[in-house]
Amino acid sequence: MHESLTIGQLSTRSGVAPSALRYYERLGLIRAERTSGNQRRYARTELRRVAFIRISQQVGISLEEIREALDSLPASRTPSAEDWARLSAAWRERLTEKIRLMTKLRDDLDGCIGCGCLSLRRCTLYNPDDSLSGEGPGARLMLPRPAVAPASTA
Amino acid sequence: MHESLTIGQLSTRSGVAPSALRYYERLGLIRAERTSGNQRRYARTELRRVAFIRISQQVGISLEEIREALDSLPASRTPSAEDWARLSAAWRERLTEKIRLMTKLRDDLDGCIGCGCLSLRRCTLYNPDDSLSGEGPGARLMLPRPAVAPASTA
DNA sequence: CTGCAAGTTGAAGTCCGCTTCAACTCAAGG
DNA sequence: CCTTGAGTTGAAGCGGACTTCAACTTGCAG
Repeated sequence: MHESLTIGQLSTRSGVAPSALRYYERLGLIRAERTSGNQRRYARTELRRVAFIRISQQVGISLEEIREALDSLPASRTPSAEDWARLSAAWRERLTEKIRLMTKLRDDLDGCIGCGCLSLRRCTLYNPDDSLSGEGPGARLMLPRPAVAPASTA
Repeated sequence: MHESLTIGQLSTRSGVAPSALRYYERLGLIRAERTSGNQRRYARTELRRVAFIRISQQVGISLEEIREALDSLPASRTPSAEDWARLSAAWRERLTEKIRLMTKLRDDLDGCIGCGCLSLRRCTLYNPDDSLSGEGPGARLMLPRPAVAPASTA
């Protein structure tokens, strides 16, 4: 019971639904061995990957980008603490930037919407190149560069 | 040219695609008069609504919730600065909370992933009731309460 | 009055991150 | 052995936020 984990066990321990784990595997974010009967068996190190995935999602990073990051881990050996630290470092910067933008948004909210002006072009809130992107999914751009605003996906 | 705006003008001024504006209208987030020829004409006050919508989205709020908020504006008169301020105030708290959680996540990232531990249950990062929810779309819960983790949509 | 950009509609498509389903097969306790 | 719960697959569905398309109508400049 502790060489490897079944999908149910990994699910319980990570808090991620089995269906999601299979989905992650399809996308190449995690890997599993198979038993003779074709059932998945996960190495314990996959727990760390799953944790990394979930935490990264909270930073607002897409599964595709997370996959790219995970792909940069050494394939030959089990990733070390430094390997993980390296990945985390990049996220940290994005997180910091996100925090900065949200803080600015809040401050602007006080000074701008708070006063009822909210007049788009005059308003610092309405600065496209500054948008907190990567928040929602959907929406690719219709216009090449929409002139004024947060360029969708905002 | 300045009593009301065509959809193209509103789009240009707000930076929101015409298709999105029509979509917002279907959802009841904005309103438009019609010309004799059935074309939309927007009052200039709609600009403020659109701005509010886009800014709210950046705070991570769904269109449905934004609609509810906008519905609480007085229907009889043009919303005043205080009306807008009241709406913004609620958002401000959510924004502050979000900032708090992201900051915590970043700090934990330093102390936890940074060191390579990342062991889920022991880790403060893996605290479900604390998750930065409302970040992504998709994913309703499969399990009623998934035991340990960010309960999807994280 | 004509020509053409801009507007209209409903239906369908897209992307993301999963979940759900049906129809099975596997693994392990009694 | 048998039952039962856990696992397997591919295909389809969902929610959110739009975009795209086709087929057509309006509005305005020249």
